[in-house]
Amino acid sequence: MRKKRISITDIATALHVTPSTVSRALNGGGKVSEKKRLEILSLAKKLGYRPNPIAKSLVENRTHTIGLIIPEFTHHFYSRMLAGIESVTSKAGYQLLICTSNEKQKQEIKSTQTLLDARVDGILATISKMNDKFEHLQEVMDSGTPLVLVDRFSEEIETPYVISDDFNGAFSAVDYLCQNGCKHILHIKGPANLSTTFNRFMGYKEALRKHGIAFNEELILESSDTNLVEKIRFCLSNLPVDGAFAYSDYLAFEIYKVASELKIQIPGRLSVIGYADEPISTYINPTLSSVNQQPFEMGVAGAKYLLNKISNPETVLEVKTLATRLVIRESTQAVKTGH
Amino acid sequence: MRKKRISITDIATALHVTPSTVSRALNGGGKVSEKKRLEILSLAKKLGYRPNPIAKSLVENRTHTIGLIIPEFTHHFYSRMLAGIESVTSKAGYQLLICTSNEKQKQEIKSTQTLLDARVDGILATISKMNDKFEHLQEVMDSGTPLVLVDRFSEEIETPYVISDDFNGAFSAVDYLCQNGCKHILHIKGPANLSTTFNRFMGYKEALRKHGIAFNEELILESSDTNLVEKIRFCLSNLPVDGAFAYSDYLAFEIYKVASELKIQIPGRLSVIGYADEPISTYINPTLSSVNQQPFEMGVAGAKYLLNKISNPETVLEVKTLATRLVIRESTQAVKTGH
DNA sequence: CTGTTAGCGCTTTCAT
DNA sequence: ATGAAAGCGCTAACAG
Repeated sequence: MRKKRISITDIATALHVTPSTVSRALNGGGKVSEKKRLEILSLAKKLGYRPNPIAKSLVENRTHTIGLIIPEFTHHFYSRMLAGIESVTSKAGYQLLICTSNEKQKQEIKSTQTLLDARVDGILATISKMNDKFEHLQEVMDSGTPLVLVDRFSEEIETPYVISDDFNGAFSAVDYLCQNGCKHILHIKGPANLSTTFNRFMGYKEALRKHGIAFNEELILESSDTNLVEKIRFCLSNLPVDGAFAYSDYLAFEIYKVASELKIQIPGRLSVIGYADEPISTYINPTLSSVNQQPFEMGVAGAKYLLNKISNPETVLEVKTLATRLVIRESTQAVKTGH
Repeated sequence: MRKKRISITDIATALHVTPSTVSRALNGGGKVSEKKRLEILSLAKKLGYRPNPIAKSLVENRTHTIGLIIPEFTHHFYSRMLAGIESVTSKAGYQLLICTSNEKQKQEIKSTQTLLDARVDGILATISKMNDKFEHLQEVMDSGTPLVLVDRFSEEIETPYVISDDFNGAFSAVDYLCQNGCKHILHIKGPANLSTTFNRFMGYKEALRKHGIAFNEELILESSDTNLVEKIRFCLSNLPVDGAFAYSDYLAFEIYKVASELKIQIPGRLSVIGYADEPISTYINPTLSSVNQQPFEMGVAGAKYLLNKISNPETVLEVKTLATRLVIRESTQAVKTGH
């Protein structure tokens, strides 16, 4: 049995005034005699009055709620991003309504609809991997609901976004490998169609170019390849591979397994760098050098953009490319011991 | 600029009927002539009408929203639990409002207040580690808002809960070690005051008892001990330890590090079992045997209890102790090669 | 079958 | 300074 909460009217009748007066007293807005104000405030406190945000939402046409769409919960990256988002929204007095897309476009579309229906004041979204249509996001924007994209973005959607600097992140990693003498650097690419995959690949190539190393198609593998493990094994067995840069830490771990099987020492004979700096980096042996994307900060920045756009809809298109940090651990040789 | 959404009244005036009629047609409730019904439905569809849940909440005094309080986002356990919860609430048409306590009682209290203010239809909470007061939870219950506890519970709060069977989880792990011949089993305990710590410790003792192994105080370590690593080193160096059962996978990893340093082979000379089956178990070398707590299922069960209690407040106190699964990996010897 | 009326809790003119 | 009244979008009792 839901207990009835006390309302502004309860206070009003008890004090022989009207709800308007109570509202004014509580919100400090209009003029209320000091005496009445204090009476009202103290009774409100005594009765444990709590304003009903639902009623407020209805008249103010905003909910103090922001919607969040993320692909999934289990990657550490998203957990950290979520924590970053929560840290700013909660401080600003906003509630978080959470939806998952499970990396499926269909669920993502449903989520946007759900959030729009819920009349959230704004939406923060990481678009799912498999997106090829963007009408649902356009619809969000058309509805006048501020939208900010985090981690992934699309050029088809003109809205603020915060992403990680994949190009330079990859560049710094491969550059590091080159500086330490690696000449034959394997790269495992991420999912096709993702801008992150493309940009990291570009960063890889640019680093090679800088060091005058010829690009070798043979050293490029696809994570989606069902024979990935065999391909890795082929490369490590038959080509003079001395470095590897993987799209993710998990893919780097695949390299570890094959290397271990082939008795190839890391970092002795092979230096490896992963991406995302997931906890796995510090657990595997040797610990894995990786590129940290600052997911917490990404969440913070995205949330700030959104709050800003909510309070100031005509703001210029804010866009941020977050710097990455190369974290060096045991999987890379600090100094190349000569050939 | 927020676009005005079309309302039930817009449709009503366009069709020269009253809002009530439109409401009835849309909700299928009362009687409406088939002709009008179709007219209304088709116009609603054409105009892209979407009901305003805020208005509905105000009159129905429920929000179709459930509040969630979790200690933090980053442990895989909570991510999985969250996924489980989300999977049932989203299917049931409920929105999830998320708050974190950061394992702090003060934040937890604030979160309950926030959720109560938001008029959520129910609350799902994992109480924070350091809780010693429970008035805020009692307040939730007094307000008539259904409350379900997950993962952790307190006997001071009489409300449905879903927890994991820590006693048997620990028992099965240590029993397994004993069956494989371990005689001197180290145990690292969890945080003091937590029921899980206590129950796992009891499970450990009970397994020893079953196998007629004398309990040895020397083999019990505390995770909070600042000299934990040294203590582990001491045990592994000076005592004939042949097995270890840790309160968490992360603590098991600490054992790994010391064992590696001391050149003690796992599982050759030392069998190790962790707890929680976090991803780390599959990344470390050798892969770690662990006790899976089925966090996803825990989320599912908790959410179901809550939905049940929401729709049926007078339900009996539902309580579930979820079975654990012992996951055997490389850190334990399947068959003890004799002494 | 359909319209009228009232009300959910609150804000916000507009009078007084 | 305060009250009266309207309205946010919707539901629900009550009349016809």
